Amino acid sequence: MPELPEVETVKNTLLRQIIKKPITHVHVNYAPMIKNMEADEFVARMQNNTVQDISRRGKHLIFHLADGILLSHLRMEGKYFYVDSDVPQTTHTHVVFTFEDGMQLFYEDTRKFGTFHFYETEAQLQSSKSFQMLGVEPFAAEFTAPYVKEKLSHKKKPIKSTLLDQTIVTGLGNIYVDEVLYRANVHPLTPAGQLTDAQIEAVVNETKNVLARAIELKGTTIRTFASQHGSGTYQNELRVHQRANEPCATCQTPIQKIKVGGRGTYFCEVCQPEVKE
DNA sequence: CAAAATGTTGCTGA
DNA sequence: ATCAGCAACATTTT
Repeated sequence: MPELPEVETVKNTLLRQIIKKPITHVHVNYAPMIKNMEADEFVARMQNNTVQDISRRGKHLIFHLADGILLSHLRMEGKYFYVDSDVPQTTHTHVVFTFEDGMQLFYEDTRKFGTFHFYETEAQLQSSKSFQMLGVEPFAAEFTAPYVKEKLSHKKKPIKSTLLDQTIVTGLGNIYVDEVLYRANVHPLTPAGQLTDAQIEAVVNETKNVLARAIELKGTTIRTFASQHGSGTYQNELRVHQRANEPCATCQTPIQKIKVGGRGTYFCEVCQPEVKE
């Protein structure tokens, strides 16, 4: 489920479901998922606590508790399900939060890549390893062409890999980065430092456009069953992702699939021409 | 059966 | 030191 629009959608759904409801019990079925403490300490910290607010930073979900902060990353397949007390767990239910009224919040994750961190303070969260390297939020005022230009200068790795690494702007993943580069007419293999000013401007604008539209549609649902969270409809507006051999919406040329930084990458060789020195 | 799948991270060698 | 490339994490699906 998880690029920025899906995480934003999950956040909005959970805000309606679990805010200010006392957590009476917590079960961790897969301990390695708790990254910065033992599972039983995590349980102790979470039990008899309450989620006061939920925010998002990049693809991270931040649960602001009455006492402490819970950081949750869905990675590839993490999902939350808020269910009645009689709903049974599945083989992929790894963490269970039970509320005072018996309702339960299941964290499910078939590949078990998701992570949980508990922090006592906002300062600890901000100084955490994975938080420090994060670039700006795509909807923040600081996300401008001059900022991106400065960050890209002298970088030699492909623009696609650069946008995926979260250090310049946070929230793009493998689907949306392909869609952004297509709309910005930038070849995914272009060395990051070689984008023209106009291309940088286009990447910044299309990042905002694509992510805003995807949030509006509550994210993209592909390859998974409809779930109560993040079952959005942006898949209907994808122009290149998973459309190998289908005609480009602009020029009818068949969409290409290549590999960039180990990730499946879709683009139109005509609309996104390769740069030459 | 091998490869790939909405992601990050830690290691390795330049 | 910095950076780029790649295996690793674990499971299901094509």
